[in-house]
Amino acid sequence: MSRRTHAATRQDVALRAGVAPSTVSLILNRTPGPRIPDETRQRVIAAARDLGYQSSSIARALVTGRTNTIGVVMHFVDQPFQGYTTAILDGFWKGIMGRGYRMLLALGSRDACVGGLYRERSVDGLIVFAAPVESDDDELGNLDKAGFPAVFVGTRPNGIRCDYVDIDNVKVARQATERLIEAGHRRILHLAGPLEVNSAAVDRRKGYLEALALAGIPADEDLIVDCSFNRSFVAERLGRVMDAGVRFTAIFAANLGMAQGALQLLLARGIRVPEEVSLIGIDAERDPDPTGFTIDTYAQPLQAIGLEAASILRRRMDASLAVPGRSTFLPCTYVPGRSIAPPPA
Amino acid sequence: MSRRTHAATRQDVALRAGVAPSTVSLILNRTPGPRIPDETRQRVIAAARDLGYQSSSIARALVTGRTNTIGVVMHFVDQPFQGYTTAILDGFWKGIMGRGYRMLLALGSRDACVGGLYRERSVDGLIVFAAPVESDDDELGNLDKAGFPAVFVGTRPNGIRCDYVDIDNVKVARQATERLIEAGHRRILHLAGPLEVNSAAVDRRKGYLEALALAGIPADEDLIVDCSFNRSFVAERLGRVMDAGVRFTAIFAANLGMAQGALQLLLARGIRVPEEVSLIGIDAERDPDPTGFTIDTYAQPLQAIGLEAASILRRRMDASLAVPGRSTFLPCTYVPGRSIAPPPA
DNA sequence: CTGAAAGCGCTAACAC
DNA sequence: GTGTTAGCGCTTTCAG
Repeated sequence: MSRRTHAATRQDVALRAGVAPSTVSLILNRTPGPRIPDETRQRVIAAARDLGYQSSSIARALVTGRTNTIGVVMHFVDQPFQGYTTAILDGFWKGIMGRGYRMLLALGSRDACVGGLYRERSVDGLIVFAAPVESDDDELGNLDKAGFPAVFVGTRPNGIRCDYVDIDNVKVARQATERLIEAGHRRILHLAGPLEVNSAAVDRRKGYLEALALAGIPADEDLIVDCSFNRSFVAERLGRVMDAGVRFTAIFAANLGMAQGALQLLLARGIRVPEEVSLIGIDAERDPDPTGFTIDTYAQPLQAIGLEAASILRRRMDASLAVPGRSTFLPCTYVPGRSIAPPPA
Repeated sequence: MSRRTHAATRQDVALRAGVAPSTVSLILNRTPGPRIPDETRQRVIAAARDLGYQSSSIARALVTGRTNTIGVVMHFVDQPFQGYTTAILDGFWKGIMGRGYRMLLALGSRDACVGGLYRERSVDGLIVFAAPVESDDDELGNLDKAGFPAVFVGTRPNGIRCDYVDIDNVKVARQATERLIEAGHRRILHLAGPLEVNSAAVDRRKGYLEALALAGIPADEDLIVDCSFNRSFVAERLGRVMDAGVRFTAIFAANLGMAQGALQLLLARGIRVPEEVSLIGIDAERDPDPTGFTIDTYAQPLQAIGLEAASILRRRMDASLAVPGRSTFLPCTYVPGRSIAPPPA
């Protein structure tokens, strides 16, 4: 029962203005219905201002059944995703900003976070961000069954009907690979993300394979190297592949961190880019290289993804307007660099 | 009044288990007092599990007067702070994680955010992150007067007694400058942050000036260039200074983004680093350069800063244990690079 | 046009 | 040991 602070309540305002508590709500909530004398209205507003009164979000939530809060669930993974995360968060924010929504952030295990926010009724809707595709329990399934508004971003969970916003990973991977093929490459190595847990990684590999198939180039398992989106895995894993004598003239990296790791390794081994090996990646964040050398990439519209996810969620929360279970794909942009050339003769 | 979902309530559990509602609370909250027969306890727990019941955070907050939520207020500025932001957020999270706290994120105008979260009683405490030092209204002063738990990170607001966690900006700037002085430099240019709105920028300039003074080097206003922590301002502003014929043999950049911008500009103008100009920065985030060239920096313990801020806030919320108004400084680490050499003869 | 009254779902003190 | 009760601060009918 220990109240922490003694903030002004509606009661206090009512007393000071000499009206009933409900009148205070009526005026402060600008309910259109009954017209209240301007004199009374001013008195109440003045009283509220003097007391620094603002209605308790908690009490309001209890009575209205809406928290005006969206939950954002994310895994705070390390390095490779930093810029990614912030840009998308910023997009979420821009998508709800000025519409009276707040944003409750939960980092960590997806099921725990989702379960916590949803079961405890702390949020009106949920954005689930880049979560692993598989899970132990079925919180996500419950979400769907309960018709709880949720939008997935960056990873589409397995076997669950849901709203999903992302780039078209298959397509962009195909396009990136095709750029290398068009430059004349046939032995193209793919640095993949964590194929077991990340649908984007899987889709990008798929796009890579599609491009090969379309060009009539046979796929080679040896040319697919899982570095789990992790820049520092590249040195070890790609290094091992190269030591084993696998030959290639180009690399398609599923993200820019791995592309940069590859560049570093190649340069360290005295292999020139792009003269001996060409390189293309998919961008999380554009970090211009001080030396002016840039890697060719496809850039993701991160902020737009966040914004779109938030808009879809808002529509779902407001009136169940949108049909759930739709995927929305946002287009990537090709950002030319200096890392692609024809293969050496 | 329109309830959105029909989640199970305490009532439902009570009915299903054949006990009174309050007994459900008693058991589920593990109140130590009265010992309840194991048989009843199991029945209630089973009923709760079957119904997927979890107590409403809103109702609980209303009655206990605690939301178990901390508010994090931040400006989502663009590029230069991306890694900074994420690492510190991660620290906040680690500092409250597993203690039943949630994190409510508010991006945008400091006063609006603080006012919103605090006045609406949505949070038990507040972390205010890298906010501009000045503000129009006095939300921050109100916070202090009301004894509301708040911790400031990254920027100490003007004229307000508050808990403050950061690196020791003056000291680290002095150390960085001293490294250049020890290498033999006397004409040291300082790329400053936004001096009008950011206390870290001011403190870093102060440390720079201290180092000069200690070494008996006269300060030169021409050598202080405000690039507002913004990498892309460097080309324009530093470029103009160089065009004006200002001479220097070393640069101390108040953050790494500006240091990278300077490196880029110098290289573009055919000036060799470190042979002709030495360079040192303060780190937001270590982003290894693909080419292997690294700038000397002092790295900030970002996650530790976040963690410490959260711990202090927790102590203040739990029992007003800590004395408010204390500054906590966390140490930076020198990360050697290849960008410092003696000045050209 | 204004005030009184009924809850929202829960905790905690207090009876039974 | 268990159930009853009184609010927490607010929105929202519904009377006056």
